[in-house]
Amino acid sequence: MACEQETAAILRGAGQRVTPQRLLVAAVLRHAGRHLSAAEIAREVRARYPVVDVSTIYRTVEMLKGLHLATATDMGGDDLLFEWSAGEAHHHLICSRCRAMQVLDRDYLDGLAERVGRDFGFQADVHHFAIFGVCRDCREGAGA
Amino acid sequence: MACEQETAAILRGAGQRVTPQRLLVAAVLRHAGRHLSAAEIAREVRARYPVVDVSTIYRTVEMLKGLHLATATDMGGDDLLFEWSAGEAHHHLICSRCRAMQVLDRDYLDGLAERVGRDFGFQADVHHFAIFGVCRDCREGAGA
DNA sequence: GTTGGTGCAAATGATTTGCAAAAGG
DNA sequence: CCTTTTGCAAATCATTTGCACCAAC
Repeated sequence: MACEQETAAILRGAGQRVTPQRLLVAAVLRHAGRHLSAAEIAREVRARYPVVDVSTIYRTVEMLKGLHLATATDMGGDDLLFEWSAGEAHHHLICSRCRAMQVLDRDYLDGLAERVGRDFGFQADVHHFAIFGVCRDCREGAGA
Repeated sequence: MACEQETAAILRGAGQRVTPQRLLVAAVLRHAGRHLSAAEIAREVRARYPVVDVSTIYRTVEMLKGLHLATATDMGGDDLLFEWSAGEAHHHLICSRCRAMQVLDRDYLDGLAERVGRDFGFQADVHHFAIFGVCRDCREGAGA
């Protein structure tokens, strides 16, 4: 509710129109607290608003991305996953074997960004990284 | 030629059959010295071997990946890009605006991998990273 | 009123898959 | 021979797009 007001204000301020679909997509992402696929967002949104097409989800998320309100990440699955991007930047360690995922604090990559910026003038977007590998459990469990 | 012998030996050692298609895909990747899409690999291979289907390319690259001879990376384009993975690990800085790409030395990420391994027991695969952002030229050229 | 957003349905396009024929060991 | 690989063609499936209609402003 308060959230919706805030989202509306941001959209309006960016010269974007405020529609119920957009507010709902934003609200769903904001309160999910996790990564959602386009299909999942659609399901959640439809629970509160009858007919919303997936294409609208994609178009809306694309716009939210432009406003830096959402991020899209390939987490190794079949589809892109979207997430509300307010709050602290963070990263993910994703196990290639068991798919387990754990959050990695932003400071693990801040140094890299600084160094790359200093050395190459490259402004790295290290807001949301997916790092693949093998987790502790899988390493201890399986042989290798 | 010498390369083909070596590739054949590796395949055989892994219990994989040696076929001209596989040797060619490996050779193309090895000598490309850059990232290739499945379609590009197909084109190169067909230049030397008449009829090779894209599905064979995909199946072969998948197998090479399993043997750690090739890597697949999403570089932000429409399709996956494959690369021969022998030689020094390296990473890429990819400009989201102009698509320019520059190589980043492996040591930029080695520290991260060590730290993650120490702190979480997570064996990060930082063999081939794609870091997106804005390059110096685009930052100086355009306003932001 | 204008402009931009939405739903629908159809297109896109890379990757995958079933299967019979062909090749590897 | 027996098994794996291949080419072909068809299927998948997430994402995109054209378009007529409707909603913001």
